[in-house]
Amino acid sequence: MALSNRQIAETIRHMGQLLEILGEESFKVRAYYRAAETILRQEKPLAEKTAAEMSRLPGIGKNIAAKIVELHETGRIREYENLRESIPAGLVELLELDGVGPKTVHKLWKKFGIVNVDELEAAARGHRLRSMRGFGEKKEAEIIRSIAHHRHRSGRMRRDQAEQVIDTVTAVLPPGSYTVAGSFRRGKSTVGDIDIVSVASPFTMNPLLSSVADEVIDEGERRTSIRVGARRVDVRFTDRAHFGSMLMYLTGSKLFNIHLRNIAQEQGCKLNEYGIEHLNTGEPFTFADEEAMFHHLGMDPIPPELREDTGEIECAQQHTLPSLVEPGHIRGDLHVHSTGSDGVLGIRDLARIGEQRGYEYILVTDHSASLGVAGGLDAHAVRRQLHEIEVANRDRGCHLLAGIEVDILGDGRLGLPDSVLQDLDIVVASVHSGLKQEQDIMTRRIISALHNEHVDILGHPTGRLLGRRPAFEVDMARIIEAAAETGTAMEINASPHRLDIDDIHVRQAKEHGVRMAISTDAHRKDDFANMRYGVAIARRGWCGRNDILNTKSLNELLEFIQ
DNA sequence: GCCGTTTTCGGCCCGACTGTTTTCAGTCG
Repeated sequence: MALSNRQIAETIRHMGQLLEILGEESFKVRAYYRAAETILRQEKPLAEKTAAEMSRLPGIGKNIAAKIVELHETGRIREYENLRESIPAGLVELLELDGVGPKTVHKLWKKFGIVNVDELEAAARGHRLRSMRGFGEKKEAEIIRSIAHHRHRSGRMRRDQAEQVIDTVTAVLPPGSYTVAGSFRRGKSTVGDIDIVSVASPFTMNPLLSSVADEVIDEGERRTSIRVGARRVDVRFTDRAHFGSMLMYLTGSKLFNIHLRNIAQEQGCKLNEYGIEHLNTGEPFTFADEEAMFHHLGMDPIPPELREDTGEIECAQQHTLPSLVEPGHIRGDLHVHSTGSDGVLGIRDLARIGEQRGYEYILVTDHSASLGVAGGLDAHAVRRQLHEIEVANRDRGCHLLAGIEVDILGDGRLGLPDSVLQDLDIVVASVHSGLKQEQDIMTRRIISALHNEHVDILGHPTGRLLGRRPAFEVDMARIIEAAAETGTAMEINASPHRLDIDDIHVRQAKEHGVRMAISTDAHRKDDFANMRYGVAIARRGWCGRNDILNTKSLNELLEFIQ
């Protein structure tokens, strides 16, 4: 079977890591990493492209295209095999240690024969590293510390976990003295570390930061880094006159920053976190806010969620940035559970919560009975709930819509018969079982559900649980095509545990004219507030108000669904 | 390795901080 784009990207990335350990120049290494990024973002399988077509993609040239073709035709890349033979496999893991980069890995390997984390730890504890130039007591201690962190670290944080870290840190800071930047501000579904811009002086802030830190990694007048729990928090200090350029710098992404600096260079300027400087005249420009800096560069302000260097900079220059959906546009929730299945809220509770949130409608979507674990609704229970909803709707306020989250069974049939589904306002269909099916079977299974005339929304389309369970194998390009063809909406599940589908697929779906439903999948009251996470993902997927089903009024929604 | 309305060769973002340095390399974001 042809390799997936993800597998190809992993291979190219791994090649970059191996070259880095060998001591290849950084630009060549970066070229591999950049190519891997591009490959990940491709919608169509690269297997269908020729070398010439591939080399038209940004960051992929003749050489890497040839390697991908070789991989398709022979199942391997000769150069990659050679690299793997000459470099011990455990060395790549050493790159993941804080404070250990490619130069250090290379030296450890060549000078001490260290090829994995265990050997490095033994050498550091035995004080054997000190004979190496640039290594002393502190460096050894740092390595022992970062190995400990590495061992009990659990990857990136979910957004709700990131918020906990932010709350811990900002609880001791003066209100108004800080702004959270980084990937958190860009709305990413997971966050590596926390970046904060502070307009208060380091002399006031550093003691406060130390007081909440489990470890002070480094402390300076321009930047301080601390560890809170297992998480790194970086704080940059600035004054209000330079706030815009500092916030822009710290918000990133890295590729976005590099591209922006290239543009500044073309304009004869140097761009950094302190502003823009004209190289000829030496004239400095400072920016108190990001908007002013964008305008200086001749472009429209780019929302943080779009700053990934995937075309937004060109749009900003041509004044064609999309107008993105906002939290205030959301008029209802299209996936919530009640005590009818595994939720804790009664039908009337749902209506009350909807009213409190200012929603026009809430779609009640309990599980269908086929999902034994959740104690779902059978045909009889569906009719009983329909009646209950009807009664609740006699009170004015948030309108409850009758729906279901019906199982997509292993063979693509649904967990309830059409005779039941046809009485419901809106039907969400989701996969909950048989997650290990082979890709083609899973894909056809979902497509067959999309072709059921009663199915309106595909729930959590990849089934991923962030940090716990990967997305199941599915050909998303075919799913998106089928959704477009059948007029089925796709869910952006706003639970911070899911955020499914991800932003890359949202953008692909949007480009095919597929509508998205941003839904919380709420099981209890607090879950309704997760809507904001879903809106951020929609924005990262370039969605405007009209791309989102639940920005419609109740009447528009029902008309659209018919 | 990629890229190019000044370039097919010679560039490739820019700065903070640490440790072990007597002027800087390495790492990080």
